[in-house]
Amino acid sequence: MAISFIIVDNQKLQTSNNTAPSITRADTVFIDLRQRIVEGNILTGSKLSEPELAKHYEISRSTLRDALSRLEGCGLLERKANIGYRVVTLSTEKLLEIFRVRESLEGMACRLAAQNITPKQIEDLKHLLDVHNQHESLQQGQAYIQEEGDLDFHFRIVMSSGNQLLIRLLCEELYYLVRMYRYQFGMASPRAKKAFSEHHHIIQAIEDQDGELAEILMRRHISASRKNVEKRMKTL
Amino acid sequence: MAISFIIVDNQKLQTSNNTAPSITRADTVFIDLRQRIVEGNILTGSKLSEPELAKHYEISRSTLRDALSRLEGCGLLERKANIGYRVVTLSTEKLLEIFRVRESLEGMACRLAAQNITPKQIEDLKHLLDVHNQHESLQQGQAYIQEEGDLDFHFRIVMSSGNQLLIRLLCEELYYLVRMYRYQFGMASPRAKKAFSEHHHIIQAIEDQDGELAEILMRRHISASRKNVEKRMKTL
DNA sequence: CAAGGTCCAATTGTCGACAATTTGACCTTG
DNA sequence: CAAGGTCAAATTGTCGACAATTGGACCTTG
Repeated sequence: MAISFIIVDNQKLQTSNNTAPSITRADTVFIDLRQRIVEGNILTGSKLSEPELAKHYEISRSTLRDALSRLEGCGLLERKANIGYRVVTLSTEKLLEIFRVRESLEGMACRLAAQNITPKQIEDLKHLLDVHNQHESLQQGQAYIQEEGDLDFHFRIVMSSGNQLLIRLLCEELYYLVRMYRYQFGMASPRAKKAFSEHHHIIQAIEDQDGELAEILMRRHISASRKNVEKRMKTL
Repeated sequence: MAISFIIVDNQKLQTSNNTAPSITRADTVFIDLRQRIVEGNILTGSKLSEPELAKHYEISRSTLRDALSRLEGCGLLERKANIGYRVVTLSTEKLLEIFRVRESLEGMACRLAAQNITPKQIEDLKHLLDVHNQHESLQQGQAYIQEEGDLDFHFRIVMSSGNQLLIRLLCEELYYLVRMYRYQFGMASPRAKKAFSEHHHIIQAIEDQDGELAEILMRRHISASRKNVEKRMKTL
C-alpha cells in the first residue's frame, strides 16, 4: 500500500557514506514539516507563526528557523524580510512551469541513464513496472497509488542518471513540490494505461542504450501530462 | 569594463514590487559572502569557522548562520550536522554535470523565450551582442569580459522565458556556481568567435518565434562548451 | 465618511550564553 | 611502534531574552 519510500531512501543515501547518522533536532522538525506541507496539513499560502510552531515542536525559535530556512531552500516556503515565512501558493500556472522544467531535466536524465544505468537498476525498474501493473489490474481507478508509483518510476530513472546535480534538483527539491500538487490538486490522471505503456517504452530505450530516443520518449511522456492539465484547465 | 550588473539587477527584481527594500543584516552578509565565495576569496573546499566569520562581520552567530543557510540553498556551501559548513569543492566532473543541466534547462528557456519574449527584450539582446562585438574587435583575447558577457547573454534569455521556476533555478542558483567556476578555473574559451556567431543565430531563431530551432541551437551551443572542457580534460 | 496619524501588541531580527558533539593531543597498552 | 582510550579545547546545536519592525485598533481631522 505504502509505496513512497522515497524520503527514507533519500535520507539514507545522504548519510550512508558516513559512519554516524547524526540526526539533529532541526532535522526531524524539517522532515516533519516538509511532510505536513506536502500533504496539505499546513494550508497552502498560510503564514507560519514562529512562536506557535516552536511551541508545538517544543523547540526554540532558533532551531525552528534552521528548519524553516531549509524548507525555503526546497522551494516549499517563501520568506520576506521582517514579515516571515509562508507556504508557497499553488497555482495551475506554477504547475505548468514545473512540467516544463521536468520535461527538460528528466529528458536529460533519461539520456544520461541510457549510458550510465547498471543492469541491476534496469532489473529493478522492470520489477517496479510489474508491481505497478499488478496493482493496476487488481484495483483499477486507484489513481493515488498509480500517481505515487509514477513518481517512484521517475525518481529511480533520475537516480540512475549518475548526475549528482540533476539528482539534487529533482529528487531533493522539485519532487516534493510535485507531490504537494498531487496531494492537493488530486489529479487522478485518465492516462493510467497510456502512462504504463510509455514507461515501458522508456525503459526499453534506456536498456538499448539509445539515449536520444529515451530523452524524446520521456519528454513526450511529461509533455502529455502537461497538455492534459492544460486541457482540463480550459474546461473549467 | 564592469559588465556584470547581474547581481544588482537580480536584487532589484526581487524587491522592486514591494515598497520597501527591507534589507537585513543577514542579507548584506549573505550577498558579501556569496561574492567572496564566487570570486574565490574564500578558498574552495575550505571549512568556514562560524565564530571567526561572525567576528569578522561583527554580527552574532545566529545572524551569520541565517546567511550561511541561504548560501547552502544556492549550492555554494555544504553542511554536515555537528561539523559545519564548507565551501563546495570544484571539480571537472561537477562542471560537466552543470553543463548537462544547463544544456537541458537553457534549451527549454530558449524554446519558451521564442514564444514569450517581447520586442523590447529582443532589441536589448541585439544591442548586447553589438556591445560584445565591439569589445571583442577592440581587445581580442580579453577572455574575461567575453565570458562575463556570455553569461549575461544567457541570463537575459532565461529572464525572457517567462518561466519563474526556470529563472530561479538558473539565475538565482546555478549561475553563481557557473561564475565561480569561471573565476577559479579561468577558462578562457578559444570559442570566442564561434560563440558570437552562435549567439546571433539563437537570437534570430527566437525572433522568428521558432522555439524548436532555438532550443536545438542553444543546446548545441552549451554542448560545444562542454565538449571543449572534456577535450581539454583529456589532454591534461 | 474617508484619509491619515498614533499608539500598542505581536512578530521577526539579533544577540550572548549554555549544552552537546567533534577534534586532536596525549597517554596507555599490547 | 601501532592501536586504542582519555581528556580538554574548540566548534556546532540549542536556548531564552532583547531590539527592531510590522500590523491593526483607535483616534483625529478634513
